[in-house]
Amino acid sequence: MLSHESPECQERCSRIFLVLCYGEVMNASRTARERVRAELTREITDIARRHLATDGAPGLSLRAVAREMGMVSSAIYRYFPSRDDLLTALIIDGYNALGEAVEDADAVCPRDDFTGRWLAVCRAVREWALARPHEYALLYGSPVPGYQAPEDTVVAAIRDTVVYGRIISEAYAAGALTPPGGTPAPPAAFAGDAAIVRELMPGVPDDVVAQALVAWTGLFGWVSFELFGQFNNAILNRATAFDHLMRRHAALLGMPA
Amino acid sequence: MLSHESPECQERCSRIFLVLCYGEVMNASRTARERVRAELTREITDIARRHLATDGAPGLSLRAVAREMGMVSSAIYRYFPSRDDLLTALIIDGYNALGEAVEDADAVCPRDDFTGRWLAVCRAVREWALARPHEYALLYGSPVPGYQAPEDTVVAAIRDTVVYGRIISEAYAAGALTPPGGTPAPPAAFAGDAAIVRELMPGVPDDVVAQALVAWTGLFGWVSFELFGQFNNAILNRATAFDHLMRRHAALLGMPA
DNA sequence: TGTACATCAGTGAACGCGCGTTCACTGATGTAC
DNA sequence: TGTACATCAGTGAACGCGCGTTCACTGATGTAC
Repeated sequence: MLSHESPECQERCSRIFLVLCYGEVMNASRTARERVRAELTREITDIARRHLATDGAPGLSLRAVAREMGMVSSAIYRYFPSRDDLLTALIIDGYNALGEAVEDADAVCPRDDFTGRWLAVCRAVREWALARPHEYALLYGSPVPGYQAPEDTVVAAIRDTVVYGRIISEAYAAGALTPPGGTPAPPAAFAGDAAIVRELMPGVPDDVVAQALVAWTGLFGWVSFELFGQFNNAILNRATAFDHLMRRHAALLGMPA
Repeated sequence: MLSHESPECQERCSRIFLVLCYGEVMNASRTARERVRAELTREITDIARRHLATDGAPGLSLRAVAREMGMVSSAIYRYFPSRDDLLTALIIDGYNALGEAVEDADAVCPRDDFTGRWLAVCRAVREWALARPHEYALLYGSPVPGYQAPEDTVVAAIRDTVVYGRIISEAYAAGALTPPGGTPAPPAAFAGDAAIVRELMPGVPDDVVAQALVAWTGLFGWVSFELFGQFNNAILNRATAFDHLMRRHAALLGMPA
C-alpha cells in the first residue's frame, strides 16, 4: 500500500483514471474534437450516475443512457467499450468523490484537534452517503452480480482511509491518543494480518491499530445500517445518535473529549 | 417492539410467515394435495436460494426457477403471486436462518459466560454470512431496486438482535457488565431516539445501550466489509483479526475477559 | 360405494417489453504535404 | 492556401437473448350427497 503512495504511482494511476473515465488524457493542447469527446464522456457518466440513483447498479443500462443522450445505443461504444467499463468509471468517480469530501472535511479543522477531525470525517462519510445512497451502495453494498472490479479502483478506494490513517497517526505522534486500558492485547498474528492497515497509520502500536479498526468498521457499519434500512422503526433522529456513537469511538481511542 | 414480542403477535406472525413461505398453514390433517403443495413451495424457494447464490437478488428470475423445476413459467404463479413475494419469502427465510444460527450458538454457552455468548453470536453471524454471502447481501446489503419489504419481515429480521439484547440485559443484571469509564454520556435525546433498541435490552442504562450499539454496528460493519470486498488485499487471516476485534468489543462493554 | 360437481395444478401461447453487443455504413473533422 | 487521405463519431439494422405476467385451456384430485 505504501508503494501506492509514491509519486510515480500516483501519477500513473491518475493517468489510468483519466483514461478510464474520459477516454484519453486531457492536456493543454486539445483539439476541438478531443474537447467534445471529453465533454460527452463526462455527460455519459453524469447521466449514468443519475440512472444509478433511480434503478440501482444492476439496472444500469447502456441503452437507457444512450436514449437520454439522444444517441443511438451503439454510439456509446465509442466512449466505453462495455457496460462494465462504464460501471468501473462510476465506481472510481464515486470513491474519488467520497475521498474528496473526506479530505475537505478534514482540511478545514485545526490540525491538532484530532477529535474534531475524526468527527468531521465521520459526518462527511455519512452525509455523502445519505445524499447519494445508490452510489454508496455501489461502493460499500452488495457486489454487482457478474461485475469484477479491476485493480485500478484501489487507489481511489482508499482515499478516505488514507485521511483516517493520517489522523490516527498524527494524533498518536502528538500524544493526544492515549491507548485505552482494560482491552485485550492483539494476538501476535495481528501485526502481519493487518500489515497493510498498519502502513496507513505509521508509528502506531498494534493495540491502537486494532482500536482504530473498531472505529472505522463502526462508522461504516452504522452508515450501512442506516442506509440499508436496518434502523427503520428502530432509531429515530439518527443524526444525534450517530454523533454520540462517533464521539464515543473517539473516546475509546483515547482522544480528548 | 415490545408488542412484537407478545405471544399473540408471535403466533399471528408465524402464521403469516408460514402462509407466505409455504402457501398455507401446515397442520396435522393435511390432504395429500396440501402436502405436495407445501413440498413444491419449499422446492421453489430452495431453487431460488441457489440462484441467489450465483446471480444475486436482482438476477433472480421466476422463469429460471420454473425451468429448473421442470415447469412452465406460469405455473410458478400457483405458488407465488409475483416475483416480489418470492423475494419476500427468501428474505424472511434468510432472517430466520440467521436468527436460528445465532440462537443456537448462544444456547450452547453457559448462561453466565456472557463474553463467551457474545463471541459465539459474533462467530455465528460471520460464519453464516461467509457460507451464504448472497443471502447476507440480500438482508444487509444494498436494497434490491424496485423491491419494498413488507412489514411481515420485521419479526424475523430482529431475531438475532433479540438474542443480543438478552445477553446484554442479563450480563448487566448479573453485574458482569461494568460500564466503561471515560466515555461521554449519551445526550438526553438518545433515550427517546433509541427507545426501541432500549426495549430490546431492558433494565440497561443508556450509556450501556450506546456501547451495545457500538458493538453491534461494529460486528456487522466488519462482516459487511469482509464480504463486500473492502478487506481484499488489506487484511489477511480475517478470522483471527475478527476474533480479536470482537473480544475488544466485549472488553469495551466491560465484560470480563 | 358411486356419482356429479367444484377445486386446483399445470400447460402453452401470447403480450409487450427490455437488454448488450456487432457490423457495415455515411459524413464530418483533422492532418500532412 | 488547397487538396488527398486518414481518422473518428454517430447511424440503423440486426442477432440472440432474456424477462414478468395474463389468459383460456385440460386433466387430475378432492368433496358432498
